[in-house]
Amino acid sequence: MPKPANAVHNRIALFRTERGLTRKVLAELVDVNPQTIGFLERGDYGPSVELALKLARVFGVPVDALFSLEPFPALANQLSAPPSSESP
Amino acid sequence: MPKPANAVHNRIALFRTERGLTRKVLAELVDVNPQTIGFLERGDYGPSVELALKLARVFGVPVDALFSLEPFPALANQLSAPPSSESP
DNA sequence: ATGAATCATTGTGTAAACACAATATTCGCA
DNA sequence: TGCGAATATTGTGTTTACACAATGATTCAT
Repeated sequence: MPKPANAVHNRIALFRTERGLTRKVLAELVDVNPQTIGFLERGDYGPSVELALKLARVFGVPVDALFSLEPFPALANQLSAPPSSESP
Repeated sequence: MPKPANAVHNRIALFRTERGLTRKVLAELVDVNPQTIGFLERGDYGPSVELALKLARVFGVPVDALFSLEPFPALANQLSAPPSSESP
């Protein structure tokens, strides 16, 4: 069960929890076993493109938003500055 | 060697020949065997996301431009009207 | 037409992506 | 506090994505 050094990074857990989905229902949506989702989320192995495409379709995002060869930046780094009450 | 009914469609051959790459050199660029490229191009099997990401990176396109659950439209259908010498 | 490069085909082997089952463990929430 | 849902962990089995080798067919330039 060791995770391979050359693992592909993903944001499945991020998108899944954001949508309030459980692993079980996500698994049903893409037609795999629930524990397969677990394996993917913790990077124990990377999926096939087919599964990647299905997951991306469920979340309505491109595959590249879900999977990457490079680690994803913390989401704080990607958020644009929220409207502030302070004047610039 | 039969190709599965639920195969994922790809445009590897299209992009490869467009760039004038041989299977051998493409294989080297993504670090797989040359015949693996052949298997992929003729849809004998679909790749891992990792390989899909590498291929997309080589071509400089998003994964979704290379792989799809739905068959790709003929490329003629996707081209915008070329500049014509005829007046409209 | 001949030869070289590219591609196709077949076969054998291995590692990893899955399925499925069973048992922890953690985590709300009443 | 404890009960149930969600997740984690472990184990076994099958399928398939790969590697590698060898041979045949195409294509293409000379």
